Amino acid sequence: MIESEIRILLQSIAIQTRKRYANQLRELGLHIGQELALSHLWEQDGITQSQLRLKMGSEASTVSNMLRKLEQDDIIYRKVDDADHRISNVFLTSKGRQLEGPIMEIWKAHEQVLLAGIVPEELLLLRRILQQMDDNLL
Amino acid sequence: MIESEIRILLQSIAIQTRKRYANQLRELGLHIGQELALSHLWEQDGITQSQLRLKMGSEASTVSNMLRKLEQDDIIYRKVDDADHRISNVFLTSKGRQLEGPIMEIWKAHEQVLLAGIVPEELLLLRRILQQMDDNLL
DNA sequence: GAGTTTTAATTAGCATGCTAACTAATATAA
DNA sequence: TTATATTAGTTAGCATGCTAATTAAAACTC
Repeated sequence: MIESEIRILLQSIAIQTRKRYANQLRELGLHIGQELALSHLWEQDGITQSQLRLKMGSEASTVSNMLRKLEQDDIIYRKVDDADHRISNVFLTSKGRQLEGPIMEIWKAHEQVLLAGIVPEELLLLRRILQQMDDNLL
Repeated sequence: MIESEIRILLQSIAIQTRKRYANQLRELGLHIGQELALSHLWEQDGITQSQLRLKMGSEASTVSNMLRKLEQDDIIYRKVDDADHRISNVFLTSKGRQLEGPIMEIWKAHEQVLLAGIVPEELLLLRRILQQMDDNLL
């Protein structure tokens, strides 16, 4: 069944990708998953934990724990909102901002490895199909 | 950049897929990742832990811990090799064998959701491209 | 205004998954 | 044969990521 083969290939790609990321992020002193949180903070610094959790597609507790580690490592800091004391806003430290370049390098290098030998027309079609699949899962 | 968009879409699909699996596997009393181990055991019951670890693409410790849980839950059991006492062979219990149907159902249902609206010619091309990507990561 | 509900975030507990360090058994080499 | 190296698997320690239960603050409802 071609559908099963596609499912299995996607799974394999996800596992391999995760491993490569983990190895490369370790050299930056980061753990897998943290780069996703950071990417949203580069996009929008000072976001709330709730907004971050929605963007990451993670649970509140996951974000809470991850931010605690990132805070310990001086990569982010949190500031309780003056008007609403339930809310924490998350900010990058300078150390956190400096990680943007290296992480983007990891992503770029990964894209080049992953997509080697795939011609531009195929990339366009691939993007369209993946977009459809992503929409299907919502 | 189309390459980045593809990377991000793949990441999103992987995260959503993982979540869906996790929710459905929980109803079977399983944790995410365990279904991968079981799938290799359906394929070849009595495999060694080392062989299983290679098929899964995981570390020895990961497999060791996972099998301990699966053994506690009476889904698999292990038998030390008579000739080489370092080696453990892994076997499915009847409970483990009975999980094959339900897990395949989960996969099939997932394939239908994931690939809805994608025509057969696109599936063929998609498989070819994913195969290329998977090879690229080895 | 007092009581209830909702929202934001944390904590506890668990399993995956990793690395590093270890034990035990087998294989190899001197 | 004895010493060394390799192989198989386990354990400890850590972070992600989840659910369930909890705390605290704000928003509603009567």
